[in-house]
Amino acid sequence: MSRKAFRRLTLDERKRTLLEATLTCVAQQGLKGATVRRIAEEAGVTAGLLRHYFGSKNGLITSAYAYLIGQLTAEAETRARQSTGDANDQLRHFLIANMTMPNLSEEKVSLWATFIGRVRYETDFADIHREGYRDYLSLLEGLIEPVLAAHGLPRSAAACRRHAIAVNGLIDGLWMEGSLNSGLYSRAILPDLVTEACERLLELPAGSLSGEKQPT
Amino acid sequence: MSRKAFRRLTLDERKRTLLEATLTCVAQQGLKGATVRRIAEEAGVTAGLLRHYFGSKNGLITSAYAYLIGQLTAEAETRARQSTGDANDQLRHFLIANMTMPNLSEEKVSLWATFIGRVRYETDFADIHREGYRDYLSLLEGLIEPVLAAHGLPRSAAACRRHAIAVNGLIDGLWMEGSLNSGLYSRAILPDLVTEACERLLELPAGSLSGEKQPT
DNA sequence: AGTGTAGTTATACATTTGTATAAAATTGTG
DNA sequence: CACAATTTTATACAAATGTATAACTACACT
Repeated sequence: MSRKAFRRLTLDERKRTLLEATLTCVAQQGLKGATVRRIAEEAGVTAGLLRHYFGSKNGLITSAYAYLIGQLTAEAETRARQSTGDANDQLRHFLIANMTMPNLSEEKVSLWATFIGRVRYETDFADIHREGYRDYLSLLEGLIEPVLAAHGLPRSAAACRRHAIAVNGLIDGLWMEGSLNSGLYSRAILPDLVTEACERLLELPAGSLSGEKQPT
Repeated sequence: MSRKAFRRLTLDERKRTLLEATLTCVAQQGLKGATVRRIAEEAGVTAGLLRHYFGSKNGLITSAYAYLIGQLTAEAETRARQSTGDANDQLRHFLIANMTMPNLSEEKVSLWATFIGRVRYETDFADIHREGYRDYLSLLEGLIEPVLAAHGLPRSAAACRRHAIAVNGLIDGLWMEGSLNSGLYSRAILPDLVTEACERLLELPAGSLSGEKQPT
């Protein structure tokens, strides 16, 4: 009996492989199904490697959570910045990024919820959550402020913050229910729904965000 | 060595005891910490009873999820109906019920998130989620419609539905982030924030929901 | 008070899990 | 091509977990 043949990977490659295998497993069967053995199998390695790279299973899971949050925020931020348009356009793309794939996915929301469930009683998770939320809120605030400016609306720091909190709530809630997709409505309505709702939250003229700025 | 003394309870009493012990355990350490032994200890019984009443651990966890959702919706509905005021007042109380204790609690959100994480891959959980979401949405729709009517706003079935989806998203998102309370802002701002945001979402005159209708 | 019933306890058991450690194989370097 | 470094595998092990089942006991009813 010979040993299993293997290939060495760089530290970053290997870590990413393991993190993605972890997320795959958690998404499929929750934390309960994410055993070191199953994750290792998913990654095509043996169980010992997980400890080698992440110290313990907990270390791996924690890193996977941070990895996921990073992905979600980066995707939304990238889509906003990719937009070459004005402030309205950037905010619109940010909103839509959260209401379409890849962010709007049952898998992503399941992962996110599973991890959120641990924020309360595990310090590591609480730290990652707090930091991720803070980053996301700042990002959103930074997108909202120039939109208010463009429409000549009040834009004190306090006002921007309140708006960001509300809009973030709207995004989170729609993202969640939309991703889980209870079948009560089609996901396809979400991009328009969120932009229109955001216009009203910020008291922008109708069509500022949802208008036909990008004809077919 | 004598056996442990015990008291017989009615079926409903015992079930409720076990369900609440389950939620307590899940809230404290997540599903991982909610072992049959720990739950039994929390409930002051021995492990065998759980299977006796719920068939299996999975049956118990599933029932606990349904129990939680029922609690959350019932609390909000009760607070809305308790309000003796007009339609605006009822909607306001509904909103506020979700932004104050007992619904706005880290424990409740943690439980909810933990369970939501299983909706994707477990049929039982998906069913409970879908049904709970549908009920909640109908409830909200039923509160929104008369408010729109009172203000002479369009209130087609489609419009009410869209508004309910958006407002529900807002509530869910704020409820979550507010309960987890990252320390970025005080929970105390949420009742006003949600009512004002809802006014704008529904395009009501400012103060319709948040106004000083109930002087000290 | 006696008696049956089913609510409740107590114990056993196979399986799974995370961790630890030693052995082996891959790869870059001289 | 040999050697060293360290990535990766393979095996062992104690602890914990869900389930199954038999024994006991509280309580209602006669």
